Amino acid sequence: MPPPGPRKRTTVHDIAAAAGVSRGTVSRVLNGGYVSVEARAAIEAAITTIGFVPNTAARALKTRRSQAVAFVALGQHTGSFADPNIGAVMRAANAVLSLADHQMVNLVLDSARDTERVGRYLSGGFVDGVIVVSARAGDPIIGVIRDLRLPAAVVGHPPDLDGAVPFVGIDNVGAAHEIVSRLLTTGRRRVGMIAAAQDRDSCTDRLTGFRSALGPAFDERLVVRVPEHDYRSGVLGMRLLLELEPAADGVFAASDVIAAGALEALREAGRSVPGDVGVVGFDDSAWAVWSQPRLSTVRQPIDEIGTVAARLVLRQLRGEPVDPGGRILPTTTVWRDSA
Amino acid sequence: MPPPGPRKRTTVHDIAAAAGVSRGTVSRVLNGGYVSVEARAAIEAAITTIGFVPNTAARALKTRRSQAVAFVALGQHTGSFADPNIGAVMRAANAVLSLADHQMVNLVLDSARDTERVGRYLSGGFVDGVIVVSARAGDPIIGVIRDLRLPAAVVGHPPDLDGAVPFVGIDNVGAAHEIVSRLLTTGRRRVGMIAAAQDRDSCTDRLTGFRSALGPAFDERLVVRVPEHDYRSGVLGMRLLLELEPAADGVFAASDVIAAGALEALREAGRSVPGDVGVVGFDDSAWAVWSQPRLSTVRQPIDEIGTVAARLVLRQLRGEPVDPGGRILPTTTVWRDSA
DNA sequence: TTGTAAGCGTTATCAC
DNA sequence: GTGATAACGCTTACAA
Repeated sequence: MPPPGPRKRTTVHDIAAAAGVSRGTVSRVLNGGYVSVEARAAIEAAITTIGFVPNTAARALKTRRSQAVAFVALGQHTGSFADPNIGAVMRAANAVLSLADHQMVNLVLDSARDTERVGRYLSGGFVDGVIVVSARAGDPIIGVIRDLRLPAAVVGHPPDLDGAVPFVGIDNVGAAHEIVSRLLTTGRRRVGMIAAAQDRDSCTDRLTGFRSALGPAFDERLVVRVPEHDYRSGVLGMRLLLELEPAADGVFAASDVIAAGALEALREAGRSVPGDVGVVGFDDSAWAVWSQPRLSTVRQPIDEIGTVAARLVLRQLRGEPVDPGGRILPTTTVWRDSA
Repeated sequence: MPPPGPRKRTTVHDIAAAAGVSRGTVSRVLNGGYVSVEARAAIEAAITTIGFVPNTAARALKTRRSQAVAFVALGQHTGSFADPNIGAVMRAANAVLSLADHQMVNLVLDSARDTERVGRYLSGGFVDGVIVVSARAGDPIIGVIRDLRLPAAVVGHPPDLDGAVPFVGIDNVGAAHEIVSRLLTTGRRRVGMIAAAQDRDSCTDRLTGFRSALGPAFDERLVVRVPEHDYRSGVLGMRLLLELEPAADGVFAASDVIAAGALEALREAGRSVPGDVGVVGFDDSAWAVWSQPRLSTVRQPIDEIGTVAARLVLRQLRGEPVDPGGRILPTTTVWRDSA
């Protein structure tokens, strides 16, 4: 058992000495350049004998490439990373980055202190690019990225991006419009909405789509606002809606988890779904198929969103030009049993 | 609007030139050493005029300190980061690290390719330490950490740690034993268990506690195994258990989410809870209070686990000695309505 | 093919 | 107090 304390790191220098060659040659076998068979053999022998772990940080300093991309999920102290949508985007992005041999590093942003430190981290040369998820209007991190000219991609589209950063997302307005219209074709007369997390552009957009689908029938009083996307909020939101309008016969929930909660509240209230009340959700998450009845909802191409975001960053890293505008990916309305 | 392409970075060198001082002096104002008021003024003026973002990667190379700590959540392609427990540990750890001005970086480990790359990343000087969550026995990443002598802390306690890395966790055996014993005092005769994710030590330990609580009454056939900790698995597990033993009057679910699914299956089957069947869970997560009836369960000090893990790493970074053994944190049995 | 040497951007150790 | 100067560990022209 070797003695405690930080063991001296073996460097390219040491390997060179042990193999009787120059540091340059060692570096060449590490990266792949012209090198004789005997030199390569000697170096590889030295490496296995005395051990060697390259210092990628030093390499990054020299090459100005860290081969790392940050994935920043904004969202105040609540579970940003716990959000299944974000988790899925993350995994899809990682898959793409991984194939390109880039390390994805997730940064959590809980406090103002975090924001500042993450800003320094992003500008400090530890990452080559960044993917930002669920930013809100005016998020300072966007400013940092823009000033730094850091290759970036934003998931969603906070209104103040003004063409500086490419983004990828879905047409929340259109998707909401479509599913609510479809709900209306089932003959519903008094349709409400449970809206959540109004500080996110995605949710205000869904409200906009809801309003446009209803047209003149839109009634502001049937829009219930809840703070979070969670089951509990769905239950409470639906209870409130039933109190405001006992005759409600349709509900658009801002997400599936909210819709699942709404189903619970409807069950409590003794209303049948879809008999008395038609319910539609958003996301086509696991909730949609677990719920009883299964939810009619909007499917987001969540994997593709992550994939596209990652590709957008990689493309910039390769120096290829990217259109600074947005990629709007298509959604599909999935009709099941809840409406 | 400045021209496209990577703008030249301004360095300490540039600032020194602009302020008419040496680089050493600039470095001193950046880090806090003796420097005259006029020099400091000139430098700060230069910084605000021509702009300057320090390259922390270069600093890391020189100081051998990156001020970053990795948080690695193992767990094959499933939602590791989406697991609410892990998310909570992560946030608690981040809070502690943040206060110590360290950047926490989360690394996802989905594939073999990821494992190798993360190993390189950890050894490359990008992080000073690492927190590992939910490792399984024989996870190669543990070997990497040990060989590297990287300051580390493990959450949970994979059996092959052999005192090389400090860990923090709970007494899963004891906690399971206690809650199952309590369940038995309500007069249950045929008690089963829905066990999940058997490749994690935490879950095999819960099974061990279950077995010891039942003693001679333990019946291997009443242990149903499901692959994941999710609602669906709970539903399926309970259905299976009822099929195997229609007379079952008690269930220990390996986690609250499983228990919630079990409640659903019991409802389907027309069994009352806790009347016909007593149900207990584990974690005291949000599921426990949302469920109907609310779950009796085991509360893990999840925040403290994250806090302790972070402190363990920070202490090593400060060069203070840490006992390589484990910290076993106390759990509490929370008795509610489901049993 | 290989060695030499010049950095990458920073901090630390000296004298002055 | 401050300015040279030498690293940190690596890559990469350029020569040889």
